[in-house]
Amino acid sequence: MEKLIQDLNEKQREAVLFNEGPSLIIAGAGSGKTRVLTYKIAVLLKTGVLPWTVMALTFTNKAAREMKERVGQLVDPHAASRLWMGTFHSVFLRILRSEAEHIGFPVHFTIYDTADSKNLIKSLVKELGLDDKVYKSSKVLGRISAAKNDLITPDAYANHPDYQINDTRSRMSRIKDLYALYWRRCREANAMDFDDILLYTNLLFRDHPEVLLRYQEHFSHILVDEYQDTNFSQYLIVKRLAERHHRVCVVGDDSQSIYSFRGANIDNILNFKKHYPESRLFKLEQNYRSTQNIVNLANSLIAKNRGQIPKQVFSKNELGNRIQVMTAYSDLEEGNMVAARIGEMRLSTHESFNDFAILYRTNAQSRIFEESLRKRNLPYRIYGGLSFYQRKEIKDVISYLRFLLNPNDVEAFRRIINNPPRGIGDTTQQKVLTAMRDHQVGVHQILESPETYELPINSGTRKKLADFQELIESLRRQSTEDNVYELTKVLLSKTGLMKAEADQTDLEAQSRRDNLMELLTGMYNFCNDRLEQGIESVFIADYLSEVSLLTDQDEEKSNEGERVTLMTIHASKGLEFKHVFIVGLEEDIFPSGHSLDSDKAIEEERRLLYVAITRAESTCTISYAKSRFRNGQTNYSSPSRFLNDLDTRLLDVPQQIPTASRTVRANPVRTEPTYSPKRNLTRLHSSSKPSDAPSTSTVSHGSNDLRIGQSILHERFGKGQILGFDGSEGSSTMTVEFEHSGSKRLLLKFAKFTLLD
DNA sequence: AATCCACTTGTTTTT
DNA sequence: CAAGTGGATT
Repeated sequence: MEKLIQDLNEKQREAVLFNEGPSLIIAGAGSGKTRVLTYKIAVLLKTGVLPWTVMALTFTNKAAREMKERVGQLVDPHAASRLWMGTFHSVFLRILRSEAEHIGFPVHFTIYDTADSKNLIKSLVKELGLDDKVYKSSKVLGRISAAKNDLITPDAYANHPDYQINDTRSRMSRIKDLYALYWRRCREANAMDFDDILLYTNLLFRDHPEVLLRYQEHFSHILVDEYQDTNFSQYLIVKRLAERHHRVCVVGDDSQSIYSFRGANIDNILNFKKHYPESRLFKLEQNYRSTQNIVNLANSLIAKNRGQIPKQVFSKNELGNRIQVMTAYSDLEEGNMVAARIGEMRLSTHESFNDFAILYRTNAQSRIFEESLRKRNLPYRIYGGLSFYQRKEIKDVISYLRFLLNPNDVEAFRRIINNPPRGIGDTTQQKVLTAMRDHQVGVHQILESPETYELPINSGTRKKLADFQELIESLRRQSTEDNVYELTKVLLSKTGLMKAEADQTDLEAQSRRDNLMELLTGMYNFCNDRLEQGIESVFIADYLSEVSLLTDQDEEKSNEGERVTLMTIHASKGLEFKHVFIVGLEEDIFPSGHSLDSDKAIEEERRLLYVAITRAESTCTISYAKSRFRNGQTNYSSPSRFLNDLDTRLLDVPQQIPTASRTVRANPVRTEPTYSPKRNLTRLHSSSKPSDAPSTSTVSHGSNDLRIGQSILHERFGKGQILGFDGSEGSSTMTVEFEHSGSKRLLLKFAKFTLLD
């Protein structure tokens, strides 16, 4: 115990040792937050607190896993494994399953993921005869989600003037009906969405005091990580659970609250003292990660925000370099400058590529850096994009499993009923769904006896439905005997899912097959892990309840050599790199165009930049471009307002704009003013008339004349020869025969190519 | 049911 | 431009 805490500085130690009442630990960036949490848990366990009475809530599964690991190393792995440690969702899902009867759900209710929710909403919009251009599923789901995070049920929603006014103002006054219907359909399908997990936990605790009491007494200590990103629903769960013993410790940094767009409420952390008046406040202000210059730069930025918990983050590390600001003419040049810089730094320092990260505001910015790195043969890894479990082929398999376990899971049913194609089209599906609603029964009842519900179908269709039903039944029988791994192998062959992929030869089908194999491998490992814990049979339920809350973020590593990291700033939270490049510091990108009309949103963008800067240990480089190709056209961009927030004494801004090698597009927006500025102007205003009528043998393009038979080099398709021209006014095209990609028609005003002769 | 074409859209993302 | 969608076509 003594030995344990001597690894900590004084502030950390105080925070770790106080466990008698509520406490808020403000952990500045790089101040050893995770360390404090793990040591706190370790100390609790060492002082005899039973591990299963400690609840530790994190934001990602990965964070939970890592923390468990570290606690295990500090004390005893077995004890660590018995902690209630996990995300809000996984911990309370576990509780909800064991209390399912109290909220009127069967034990094996389904978790609808965002795609399921959106699909359901799409069909509801249609059902109510609403315009899907107005009632976009993502918008509607967003509203419903926000309501749920504020614990507003459909009834309350319809009666709440704020929501009604808001919906009316945005011309979506029927959201209340959609919400009510969505709620009902989820219940009928025995399904919960992500927000429901928290909402029903609150309802459970609200309506069943005896249950709440049981958990209040069970959990002696509650710890919450990343408290600045909790929402109201989460706040209230913690509040209720801690009501008896008051031993709640939350850790966070209000300067790093960046998830308000999905309901996080920074006020939870700002008002902690109000919520828990007897609470103690600890501040971890020494940053161990970054140089003084980086910390001070971040401080100068965040000082521009209002309403923060006062703190003085400082570093005793070396002063370090000043922060370099790079100005590029274009987005392409920005890519080249960053790639070149990484190449140089790597050569002079011999550091690993793993030490470099390029952080951007939006995923769309990644492409250019990808290309510039590839051009220089610098290895990189991009994070983000579709998660493994959201890929179509994977979701299909999971949907089968879901339907086997929960025969009322309508969204899973809709996914699998005609996949692979078995001749049960939209019409039949609609009939089944209608009958289901008319008779108030589950999907499976209709399938079991279509006659009973007078399905208006012919004998052919009836046969197809019966075959499907039989397939499901046989798999369902098997699912009670075999473990998921064995079951899924059978499932893949019996359903024909594997065959459907095997029949195709293209690259994408190959990758789908690989993914399916990877899924099987994952299941195999899952079963094996359980076996090692002495659990012999691993059924669908065990697997699904784990997987339904898993995301790519949790997978990590795949240590295939060292690589430069490319990711969004959001994804970089909690990570650190020796050298960080923050790119695209331009108005309308960073801050994002969607935040320009609100001070609160701008402040969140500023916090986002704060997070980005504080990822850096040794050097931090900021860049922006003066023009950028976006949404099909090139636009001028102006430097981000945040550049003015930064302490200029810490910045290294080059006097003259550097002239690194520049890639020129076929339709350059800005070239050296030495040649033909007139052309650039006409291009820019894109009102230039195509000087030739269709089907001529030459066409002017920029300053160049294109002619039939000419060789070009296209950015993507490579070398090719022009076969002819077509189209007119603003949409002239040319047909090009490429050496490797066959013949293509390219829109002249967009095509990126250079002339070869 | 599959393919093609016209058309829209274009944050951040965990669970 | 690129990805995704919805409708029409075959």
